[in-house]
Amino acid sequence: MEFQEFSQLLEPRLGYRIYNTNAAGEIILNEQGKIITHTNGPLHIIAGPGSGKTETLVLRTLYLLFVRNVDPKSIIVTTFTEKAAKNIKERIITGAEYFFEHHPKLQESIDIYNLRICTLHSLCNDVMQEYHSPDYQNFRLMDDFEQFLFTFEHSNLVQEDDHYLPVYEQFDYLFEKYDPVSGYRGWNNHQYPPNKWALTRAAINLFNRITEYRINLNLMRESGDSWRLLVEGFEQYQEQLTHFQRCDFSTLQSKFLEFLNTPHGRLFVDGDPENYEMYPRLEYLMVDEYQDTNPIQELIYFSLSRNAPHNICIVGDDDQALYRFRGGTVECIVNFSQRCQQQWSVECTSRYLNTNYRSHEKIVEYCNEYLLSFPQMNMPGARIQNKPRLVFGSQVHGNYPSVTCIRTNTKSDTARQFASMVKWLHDNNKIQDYSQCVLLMKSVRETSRHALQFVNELKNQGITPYNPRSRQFLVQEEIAVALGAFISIIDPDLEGIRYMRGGTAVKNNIGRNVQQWIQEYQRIAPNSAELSMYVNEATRRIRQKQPQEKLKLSMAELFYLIISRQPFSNWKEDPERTYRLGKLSSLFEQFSAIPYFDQNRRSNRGEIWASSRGGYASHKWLMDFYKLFVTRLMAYGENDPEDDEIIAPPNHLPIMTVHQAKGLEFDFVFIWGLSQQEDDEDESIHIECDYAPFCQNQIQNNIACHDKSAQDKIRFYFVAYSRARCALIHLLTQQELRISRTGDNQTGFGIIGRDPNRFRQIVHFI
DNA sequence: CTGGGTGCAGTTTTT
DNA sequence: CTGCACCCAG
Repeated sequence: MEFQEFSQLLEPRLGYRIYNTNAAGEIILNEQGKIITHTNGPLHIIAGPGSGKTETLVLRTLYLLFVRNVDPKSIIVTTFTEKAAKNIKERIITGAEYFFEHHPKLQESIDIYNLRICTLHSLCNDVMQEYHSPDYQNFRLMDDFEQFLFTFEHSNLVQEDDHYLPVYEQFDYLFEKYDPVSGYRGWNNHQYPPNKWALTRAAINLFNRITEYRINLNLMRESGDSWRLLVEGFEQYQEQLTHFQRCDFSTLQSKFLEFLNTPHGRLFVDGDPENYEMYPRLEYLMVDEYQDTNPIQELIYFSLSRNAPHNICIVGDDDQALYRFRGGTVECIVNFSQRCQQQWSVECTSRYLNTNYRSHEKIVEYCNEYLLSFPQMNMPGARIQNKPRLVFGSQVHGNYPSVTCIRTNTKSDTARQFASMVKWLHDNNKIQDYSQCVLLMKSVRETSRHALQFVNELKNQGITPYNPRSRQFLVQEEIAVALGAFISIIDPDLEGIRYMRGGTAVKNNIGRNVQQWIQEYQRIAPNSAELSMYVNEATRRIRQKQPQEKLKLSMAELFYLIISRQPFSNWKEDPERTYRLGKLSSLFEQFSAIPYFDQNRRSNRGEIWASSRGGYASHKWLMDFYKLFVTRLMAYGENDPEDDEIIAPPNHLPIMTVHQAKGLEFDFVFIWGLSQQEDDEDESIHIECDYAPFCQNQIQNNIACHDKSAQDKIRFYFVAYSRARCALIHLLTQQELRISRTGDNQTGFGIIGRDPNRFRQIVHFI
């Protein structure tokens, strides 16, 4: 297909054209058109919020397929989340189908299902499987839940002895946090070393960063005792992974990077000219959300596009980087062109998509103003140099206060006014559906500290909130009943809790939860003969067990027998309940799969043995179940299912975290929590700074930790603010604009230039 | 609007 | 323990 036909076909679909014609009739491409048709060498796209970057990526893929006749097998598109991957895939398929309608014959030659559109992690996993990487045969890929259990059980760094004390001292900042589950109060004055729980969390953080930052282990080892011990701990963890054939998410990436330089890997990148059908050559790589890339991912991307002319196309916005906790370093995008020079001595083409097609002019202005009002954002390395400001380009218009502020005495009052405003918008036909609005906040948990007041006031107004990430997994009826029934069988007298050693806080916390589950079970039991008969029968059988006799059923089998009874079989008609029960059973499965540290133990975790006295499950087993599995569930919580297709169910008002809202847009954005203070630096930043000297592809380190932390917060609010189409409404209480709060004359980062007076001038108060 | 005191609850994000 | 929400006095 000729380019002209391609763009003419697209025009009615897009509602705009990607080129103009000059007086002489020649085609003049606009910025987007130049991106779409770029086919030679690295391309660096800086795309602001609402600039249509995903659309551009989709069009570019279609262009490559339909105009340049590139083999779909030679194109890879990666994104940051599964959800985004799915979204792009759907849009490309829809676009391709549209072209097929006009050129049915092309359907035979272009199989769009051969395109790889996925997250980098699934690319690593899939390709190593498909190409039979010898280092990745029969490995179990662990998610973060499993990684936690595995590390807890198998990392020496985590075992409570003094050998690794220097490491704990070196990284004492990882042990400052209060932990409500274990009651851990931080490592004050280094009096009591951190508990195993805190150590596990820290170890995972330290290990993952070593991999993600491509730390030079030799350099690290030679830097002193604590560093040597850290490397020792890391290597021991890696050995355990290999020994048990496990792989975590960061190790997956490092395995893949190594794989790319093996014969199998070269086959994947370079292809096999003899057998092109089977082994195509990788020609085009497109990476979305590049601002969240970390050093090891950067290396993977450079390695994937190592063949000239290095057709790697990266898209992102340095101002929207939100994932430092995952090792993401904004430097990767800021320094991309420099890296191309270093790696390949190739000039990279930079293009800017800075027209905002989303928001009201005043909101665009506000976003620009917000970002640039902070000195931290003007530091070298903070942003891409000479980045243009966002330019208003949407259809949203009207002379009304589009950036406003609701401010009352208390949080409940603010919540009430927020709810009435939403109601008013609906009653006055400013919105047709509540899901055109969103409430953004740092945490959406339904406690008085966070979303509770908002949820209550919305309900008072007859508006149903949609809050799937409030982590209420463990208090959901079906989960509580399932766990209650399970525990009633294996530990009917709660012996396991009674004999639990260690912190009373843990014991009390677990005890309280377990009691609630059992109560939930007992509440429904009288009306659920099927379930209660089974539970009574199973309990009776276990009571008759001889000491140390093996139970007939495994943990998973017992669980399945519980949930196959009424009322569970009825509940299964509810997709949410089914999802949650499925989640619980997969958590059970993951727990069962963690091998015991003590190799002499005679079974795996999934098998339950009677205690030495008989009558209930063995102490050791119960201890693991409560202290490892239950505690971990309590600490992290689990979220409800979310529908990928829709933002919120019709007429529900979504309450979201900023991360959740990333990439989405709403007519009315309400945001609570502008007061975020300059607290202690985030752990991830601290580790990043500490690790920087050992980093192989140098992390830029000329920005101080506290400035990086400030930049992260500014970017966080920038993402939130730029979601709004028609109006952005700040929600505050009176004291949040006070000038001197902590004594050092600073207010929250959500406020322009951290200057309440300036904020008052710019924002319209209602 | 602000200074100061009390009381209470206890992050977030992804593969 | 810390930090925030809230209240009261000026």
